[in-house]
Amino acid sequence: MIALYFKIASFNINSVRARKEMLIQWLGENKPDVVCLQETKVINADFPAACLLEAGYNSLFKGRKSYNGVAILSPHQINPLNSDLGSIAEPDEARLIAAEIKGIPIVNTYIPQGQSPESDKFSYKISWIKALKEYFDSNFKPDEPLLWLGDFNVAPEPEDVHAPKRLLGRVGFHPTEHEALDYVKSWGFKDIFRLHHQSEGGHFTFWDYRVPKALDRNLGWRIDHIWATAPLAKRSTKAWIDIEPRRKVKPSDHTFILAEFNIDS
Amino acid sequence: MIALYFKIASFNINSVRARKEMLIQWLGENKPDVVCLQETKVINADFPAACLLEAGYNSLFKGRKSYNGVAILSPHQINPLNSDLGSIAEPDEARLIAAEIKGIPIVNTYIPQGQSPESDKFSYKISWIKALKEYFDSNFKPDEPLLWLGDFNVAPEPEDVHAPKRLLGRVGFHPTEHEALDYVKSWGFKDIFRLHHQSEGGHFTFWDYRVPKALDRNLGWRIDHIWATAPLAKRSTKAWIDIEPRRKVKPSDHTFILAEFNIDS
DNA sequence: GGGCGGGGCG
DNA sequence: CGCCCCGCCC
Repeated sequence: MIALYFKIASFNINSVRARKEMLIQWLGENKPDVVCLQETKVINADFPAACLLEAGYNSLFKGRKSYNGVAILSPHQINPLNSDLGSIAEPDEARLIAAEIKGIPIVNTYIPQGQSPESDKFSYKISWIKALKEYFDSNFKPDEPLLWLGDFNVAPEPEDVHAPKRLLGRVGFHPTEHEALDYVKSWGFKDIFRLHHQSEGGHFTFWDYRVPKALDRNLGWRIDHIWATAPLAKRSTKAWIDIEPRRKVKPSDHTFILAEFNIDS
Repeated sequence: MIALYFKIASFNINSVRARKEMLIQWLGENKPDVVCLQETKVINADFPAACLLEAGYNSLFKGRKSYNGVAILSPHQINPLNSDLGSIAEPDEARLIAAEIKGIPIVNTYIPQGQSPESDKFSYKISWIKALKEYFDSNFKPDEPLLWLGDFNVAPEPEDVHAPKRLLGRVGFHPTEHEALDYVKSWGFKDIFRLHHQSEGGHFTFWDYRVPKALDRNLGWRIDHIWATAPLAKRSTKAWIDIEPRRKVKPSDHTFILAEFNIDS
């Protein structure tokens, strides 16, 4: 019997309207089973679902005007799951969407950026992250397959930023964020990229537009992630970052992170 | 001896930043000796001179933030001429630029639009037009070669608008504008396009973005012009409007008007 | 730097 | 409709 592979990806698209052509091209070239998008920046009525369907992808999306917005794309059937983080999250923020695809539950999050460690937005970010533990607890089981993908807006380890000493304490690489994320991770997640690239540095998914030549100088952050519970983690065959979309004419500030799983029964 | 042709063009580009790619493509395909641009909408520091030089064109430009802005492009040497309309014109308006190219003096104007016949801007437009007579008088001679190109924001004759009866009295086709323009024309200009298309209607250079399907329904105005003094007018071989750029993906609301002159000595 | 409005303008 | 700007956000 031949192996059955399941290829998934996460991408902060920074406007699905501005980048839908490149998205469709990428889907055609990479043929993933699932793509989780963040910062679609479009209300549901304007989500280019028809366009994506033509390209062979179903979509489940939750958007609002200007900010945030998440979506899950798949050539397979997408069965919506509970996507409500609960009381901690401001309503209609459009930062979390969940679905079951091919029997695998998938949670896609766009964690608040947090602005600066002194701001109210930072404490909101921390509460939002911690609320995820309760969300996972009420909806899933750590000993069953579960995928958590998205823009976490946190680089978990020193290898995940280009200048760990200088950046420690900055938003996105702050002890309080690490603590909050570890708290959720302890529920039962493995970092799938890190699993396949033990203590390797220099692998990033985000380069700030405002840093001159950030990509060429590789002044990036690994803040987009693919995490999974143990039963799926042990079936993961590889994980990688596709940097090419970030080299195109109109790149997002983020790029795609991918992982592949062997899901033979 | 073979004839020596001189091909000139005028184009209201409605932002040279937004349309520099199409401009460069058009220059490559049409290889004019001179192009006069209006509404470049850039300060001098941001004018894409290097870009145009790469495409084989020198440029002389005068711009301001947001509004107006004029430029003269040529593969030949561009010798600046007096570009000051005088006291009537508000300073730094960037509506007039003049140069000598291949021994021919060229004046490029972006005449004020005038808003509505009741507004102060309309009387400013009339004064501005009339001031041109004094400008031509002080700087040039009607019995010597002189080219005047630009967006005049006036359709001179009934054939120059799509609905002369309905539009008579509107800004751009108003008796007061006709009177002012005739006053300047009497200094010594010929309308080179009209010379080659006697009493032909339906030839327009501008279609309002706000009129639905204006181009398809040819609901236009001929408000961009190429005028010349007698010694040049008698050497004009043809004049035409290139409508193709207006059919492209990101058209200006105007298109190119062109003329060719035989300048054998 | 590059998305998103929103308001001014022709 | 499609430029311009500005301010907000990342």
